[in-house]
Amino acid sequence: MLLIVTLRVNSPNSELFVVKRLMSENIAQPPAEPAKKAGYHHGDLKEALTCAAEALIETKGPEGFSMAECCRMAGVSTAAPYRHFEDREDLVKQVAARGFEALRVATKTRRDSHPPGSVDSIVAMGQAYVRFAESSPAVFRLMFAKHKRMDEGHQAIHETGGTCFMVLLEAVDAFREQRGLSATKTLDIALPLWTIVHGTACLLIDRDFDVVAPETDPDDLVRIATEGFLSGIAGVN
Amino acid sequence: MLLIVTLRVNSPNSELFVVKRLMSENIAQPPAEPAKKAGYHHGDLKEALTCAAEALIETKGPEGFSMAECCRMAGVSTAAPYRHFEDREDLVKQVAARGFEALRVATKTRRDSHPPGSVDSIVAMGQAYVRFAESSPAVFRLMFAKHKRMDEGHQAIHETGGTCFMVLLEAVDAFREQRGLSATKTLDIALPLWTIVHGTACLLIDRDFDVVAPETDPDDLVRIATEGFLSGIAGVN
DNA sequence: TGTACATCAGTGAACGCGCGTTCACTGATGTAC
DNA sequence: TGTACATCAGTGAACGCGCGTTCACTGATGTAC
Repeated sequence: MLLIVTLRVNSPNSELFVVKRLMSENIAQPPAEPAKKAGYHHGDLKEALTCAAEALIETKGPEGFSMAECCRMAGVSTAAPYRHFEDREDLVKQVAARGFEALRVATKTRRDSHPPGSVDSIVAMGQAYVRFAESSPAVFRLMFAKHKRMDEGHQAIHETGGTCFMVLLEAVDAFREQRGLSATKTLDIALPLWTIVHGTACLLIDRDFDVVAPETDPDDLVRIATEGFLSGIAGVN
Repeated sequence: MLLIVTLRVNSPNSELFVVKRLMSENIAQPPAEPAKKAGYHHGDLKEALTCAAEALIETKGPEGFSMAECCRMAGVSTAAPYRHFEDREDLVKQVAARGFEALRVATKTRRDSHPPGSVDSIVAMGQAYVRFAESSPAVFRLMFAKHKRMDEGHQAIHETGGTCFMVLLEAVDAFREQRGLSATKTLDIALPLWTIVHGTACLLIDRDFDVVAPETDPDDLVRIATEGFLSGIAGVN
């Protein structure tokens, strides 16, 4: 509790961060000693910096985000992050990896709220993908952007991204098996579906529909495109 | 001729730029006085800076591009661009607008190499879209990215982008009319097609296929997705 | 054709800025005995 | 339980850097007469 008050005093912009931190504390780990004294040590600076980075990236964009501002937000000196992260890139990758995990959970949850292999389950999964992009556009961009350095951190992102793709593959396999389609077709179905939702997400968050079709409803678009494609695959080919 | 030599001397990195400049001179305007003396005035600095910016953006990415480096490349002082562009953003927008014009020409050309209204014409158009992205990934990103400032320059990009979308709309209308589909469906066909090619383009240039499906051939993917969707639309609904 | 002059398109030096990262340091914490 | 000490996780000052933009300026060009 005292910790939170300290943060507020140190940086007036940190309210969102505090809320996020509280949320992730609730989910992740219940504090071992709840009545901890505020002081020299932060407690969980790595977590705090990651949350601050996430919020900042969402505000300023993946490139506009700066280490310095992140420190200001967390109320620590500019040297502090280097106890927890190799460099700026390392911190950014942490945010990206978290994004993939959130995307995986969101798509899986929506998918599983419909019968396995149903068109509805695939549509719902796609809509969840687009909604995630809509709610965290900058993090979404970051996740799928090409990263500069190739290291373990990057590998970690790849793995998290891979498990995300598994959610789609499972759904497609169920769909395919129910209709007696060859297993070799899995990617021929999964990749087009991915392009539909990824394209919708990108065009939506970059506000490109506004120019040529401002009335576009992303949920409708995903439904029309997905149903159209799946009926083309299942019915004709 | 002397002009080109001067540029080479001033900035050793400028070879690509010189090539591009020669190309666009050939296309755009034949020089009024071919044997012009090299000297204090550049001749067509606006054109030169735009080409330099294009090349730099492709090398460093839309955010890594800097005014200073652009000037170095064109062999002028850092103050010179401000005779031709309001600011950095203005120059970047010029590059984006050119990109849309190039994309419009590329997609229209490929579309018109097949019978109007045919599935092949729509597939070819989509493949041209993706190939453009592949050949100019950073400019492609820039074109569809959200821009910060809203002004006449931004309006110009919107208009060029709009004429790009017309290429697709015309193709879809021809397809639709040939099959007796209602005109109200135009957007319901065009937008899904757009998401397919835009999604493919984004995932391709961000190297996201590499992680989960490294064998992906973008031309095949566009064909499978487009044909699947169109047969779903035309055959079943 | 020659000249005076306005305008145009450059120069180069300087500005303030915020950045990422490093450094030697120091206070707080955990642990062995 | 108390103490000595190693380790951890911060501080804050400083670094060099490249950036976008502005300024007063000047050489080159075009034009009116």
